[in-house]
Amino acid sequence: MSSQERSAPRRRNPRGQGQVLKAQLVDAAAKLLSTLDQPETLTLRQVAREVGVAPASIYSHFPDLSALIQHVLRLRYEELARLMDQAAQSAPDPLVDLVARCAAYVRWGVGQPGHYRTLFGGRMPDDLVPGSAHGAGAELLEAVVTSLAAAAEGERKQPSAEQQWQAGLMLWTALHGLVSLYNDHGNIPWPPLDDLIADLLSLHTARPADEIAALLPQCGDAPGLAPDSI
Amino acid sequence: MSSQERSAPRRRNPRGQGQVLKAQLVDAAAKLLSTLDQPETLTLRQVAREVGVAPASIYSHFPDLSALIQHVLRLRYEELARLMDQAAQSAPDPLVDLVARCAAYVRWGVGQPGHYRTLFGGRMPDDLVPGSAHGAGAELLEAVVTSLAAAAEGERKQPSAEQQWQAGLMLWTALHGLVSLYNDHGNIPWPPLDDLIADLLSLHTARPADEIAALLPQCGDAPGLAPDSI
DNA sequence: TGACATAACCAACAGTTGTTCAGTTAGAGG
DNA sequence: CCTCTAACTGAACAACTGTTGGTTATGTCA
Repeated sequence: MSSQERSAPRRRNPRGQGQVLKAQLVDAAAKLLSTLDQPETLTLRQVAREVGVAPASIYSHFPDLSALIQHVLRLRYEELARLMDQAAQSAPDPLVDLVARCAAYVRWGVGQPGHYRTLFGGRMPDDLVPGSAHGAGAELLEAVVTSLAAAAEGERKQPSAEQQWQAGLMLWTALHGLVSLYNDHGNIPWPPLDDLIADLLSLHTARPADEIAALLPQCGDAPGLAPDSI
Repeated sequence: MSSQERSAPRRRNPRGQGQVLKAQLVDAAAKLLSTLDQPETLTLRQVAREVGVAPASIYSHFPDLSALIQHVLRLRYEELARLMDQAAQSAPDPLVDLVARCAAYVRWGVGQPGHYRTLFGGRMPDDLVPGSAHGAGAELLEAVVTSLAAAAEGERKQPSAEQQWQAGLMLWTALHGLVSLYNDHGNIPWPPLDDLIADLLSLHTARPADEIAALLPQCGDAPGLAPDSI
């Protein structure tokens, strides 16, 4: 079924509008990356088939397949970062900020398993992952670290910078492990996701779980993709 | 360099010893799986080249490539399970049992990044991962759950079965996230692994970190692979 | 020594992939 | 109308994949 030939031979774009094919290619690649079980088996010809275009036409817009994939990944990465910032921007205090940020992370990852796996699940060829040069999601990690540190302000014992770093790191690993396993092993009986998020943050902030749960934004709050963008 | 032709045409095995090639194939596949960045790109011909044998010769020992990979994964999985059991078998109390078990898990995963990613990275086709049918490491998970529950015995509040399950699940996700990110993002400044393990278990058992750290078995304790098995 | 089953090979198949390059089409500007 | 060029195509390339059928070498046993 995936090898179906295109029925409509796809009208060529008008003169100045060569960019619309580029956008279509990006969308198709994103869709395929989110669909495929193994992201790195994405194929140039799959993208071409999806759009209904000759494989060679891609080379007018991207130097090669790596560039196309890298472009898609950069977009997804920026989308996640933007979502997390948006979720936290109106937080009245650091704890709410932290909760909103982490909830956005987990929900994005669970909502887009293919994209999450592509970005954070294992190593893509080094030059493909955006931010890999500066640490593969370093901005996200640092945001979590500072947010957690701010939320832990006012504890009776001031942690050192190393302790703050380690605490943030462990929070991120916990979030990542939750998303990864939740996505990849749907057959084991998972509790409701919000319970897990609340429990996880409760552990890492030393606050009671119900206090965290009360701070969790509603599911509909997170601004997602525009439905027509894919 | 990986495409080097074999120089010695490989002496054929004597009469009853057809099984030694099978073992060599398994070893070669294991080595390649642990080496490759993307496990699912393992190729029948790569294995054949590694051993120095014609691609067709593999079909005398395995019905197809999937069977070979599945066999290797099953061996690795059983190895991990055995290591965890061995590590915990002489534990005087449940907390030591839990610590030893988790430490063995993390150390095995960190010591064998390729194998860990292959087993738990969630990118292999479903039928390849052993235990996927009954929950992808369900035995390991259940061992952790019961171990954690036993270690939490004597707390002032007895948790329900659901709470025990959720707590074990979260511990496993944390362990998995730690191993995954530690393996895949070596460029970010990680604290010593034992500190992370102790801190993680401290969080999940509500015990002070130094108490946990004192229970951590020495690194040399874990019986690893025989050096010549690969 | 001869027969025979085992162990492994050789060559080929049909399919896939990324990439290149010489073309073709079509629409906008003169 | 003509021309030019952006937009795209078709065909081919070399390399790679899993898999197969037929073939050869080799050790063992009678």
